[in-house]
Amino acid sequence: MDKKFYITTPIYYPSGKFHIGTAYCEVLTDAIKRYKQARGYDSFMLTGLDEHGQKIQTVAEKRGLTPQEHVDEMADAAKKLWELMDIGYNKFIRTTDDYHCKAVQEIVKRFIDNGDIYKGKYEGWYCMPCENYFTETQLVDGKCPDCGREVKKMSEDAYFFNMKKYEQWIKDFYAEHPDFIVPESRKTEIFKNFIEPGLEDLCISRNTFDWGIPMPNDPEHVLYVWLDALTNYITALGYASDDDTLFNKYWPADLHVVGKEIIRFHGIYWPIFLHALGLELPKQIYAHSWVVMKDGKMSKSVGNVVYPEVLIDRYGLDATKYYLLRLMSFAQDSMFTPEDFVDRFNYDLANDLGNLLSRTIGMINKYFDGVIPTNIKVRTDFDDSLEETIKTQITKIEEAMDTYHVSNALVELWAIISRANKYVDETEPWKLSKSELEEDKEKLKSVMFHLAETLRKIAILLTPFMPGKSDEILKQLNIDSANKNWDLAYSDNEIQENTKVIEKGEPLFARLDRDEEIEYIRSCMK
RNA sequence: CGCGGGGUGGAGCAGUUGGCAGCUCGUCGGGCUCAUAACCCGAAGGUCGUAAGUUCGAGUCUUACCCCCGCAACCA
Repeated sequence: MDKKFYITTPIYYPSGKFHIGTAYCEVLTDAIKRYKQARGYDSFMLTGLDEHGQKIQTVAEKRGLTPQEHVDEMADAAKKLWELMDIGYNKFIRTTDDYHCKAVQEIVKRFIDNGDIYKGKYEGWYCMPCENYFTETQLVDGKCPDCGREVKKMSEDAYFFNMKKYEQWIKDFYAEHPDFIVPESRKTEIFKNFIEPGLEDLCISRNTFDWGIPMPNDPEHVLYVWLDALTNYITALGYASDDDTLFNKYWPADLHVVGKEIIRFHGIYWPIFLHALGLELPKQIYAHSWVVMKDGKMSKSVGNVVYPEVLIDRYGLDATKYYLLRLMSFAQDSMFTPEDFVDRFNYDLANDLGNLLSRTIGMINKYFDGVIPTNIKVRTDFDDSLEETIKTQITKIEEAMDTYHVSNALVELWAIISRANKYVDETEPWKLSKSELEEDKEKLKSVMFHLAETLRKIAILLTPFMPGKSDEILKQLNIDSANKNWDLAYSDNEIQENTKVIEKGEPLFARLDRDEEIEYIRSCMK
């Protein structure tokens, strides 16, 4: 068995600035990727942008730009944001990339040859000013949901993908792969709504606008959204191109991380497309939930949108990552509040983690001139208990991460930090330091050694979630951060002799003034 | 009867296969002084939305009902 892990984010639609919801999705995927990497998997993470379609064309026109100019700008902005957020993606795909367009056309040709695509009539309610079709159910009081004006029933020639042909196949597939979509509730939802009632063929082309990939057999039509977008997961690896090395190496995907709103497309159309191409299916799809606000969904019109840069600039990248990953539960929407953000920062990061490092460094300096004691001669029950707890917790972290319960993993990790703080209390090093007894002096060495060891382990375990702070912990302890192998978190004796810690380290996380910062975050919500 | 999700101590949440109801914050009381006025311990506080059922045993399964949210074929 080769240990590879191919993970993808959705390709985002660049019609506006990315908010913390998008950032969360990216951070989540990045954390899982880093975790797998730490566990020894050859990991490959894909992210990118979905740059075609009517809406992009409209937005670009409003800005007085060509669609290409607009998406170029957005792609730069996205890359800049992911760089700011230290997202370790391996490839950034844009659906306007030449290789993608060519591959998609090739895929469409295969579908046509295979008899999966036919020409028909697309019918819908059309809003002239918005130049957009809506389904009957999307209409608000029979009017355009965007502008509220009259809509007309219209029809145009269009190409369709014959989904009905694969209806039985997908039902069988789900019967055999009940865990294909997690959480289960999301699978139930699409099953009840779309699969059980019977699939409708999917309209895959339009000729009312031209910002898209032309149909290879009929350039008057451009491909419409999902066929273009979903296939990015394979075209990015070189499928249907001259060089499909990566495809052969990494496909099938091990995990598609998607937002819950697009699970339909990933849970129905995508498997069908792949099956029609005779390709293997991804192993699993995780539909994550949403960051919501007190007054509901984030929305510009309500004025409750939080942008990642705001939090990162003021509180740092790792704090922001930690907050998002800790906040969001596996299957449920979770509520962002400024109060919660500041509290988590202060309690979890500054008080528990930051202070643990600070007090440890302080004592090692005070009692041992900064050199971490090694060659420990005594051992107490406290040491046993501490080490045992850590091993138990690592297993729990792994269990949580292997099922992508990232928030739970952090809870388990923090149990180690709590345990370490308690250990300081139990062992009372300040008393040991005042004792003349030889045994107490040895005990004190042991306590400092174990605290340093614990922080080293914590640093390793933090790698997937807060890579920056993880390095910083090791740096303050003067431990080589090149050696961050996950398995070394299980080891109890990795500290080199004569390791001299920093004399006075900067606080890992400086406590925040609660009222002031809540006010600040609130003032940045738009 | 369109579909799905939620309703767990003051707040926010976790509870994977049914087995003494957990976590963080807040409150009250205590301890400690190494540390970022941080840390540790203890206590109070819950008939797990309501009602019935299955079971030796239900937050967890079944049924009905109430309330909140989301989706309904281009919103991370």
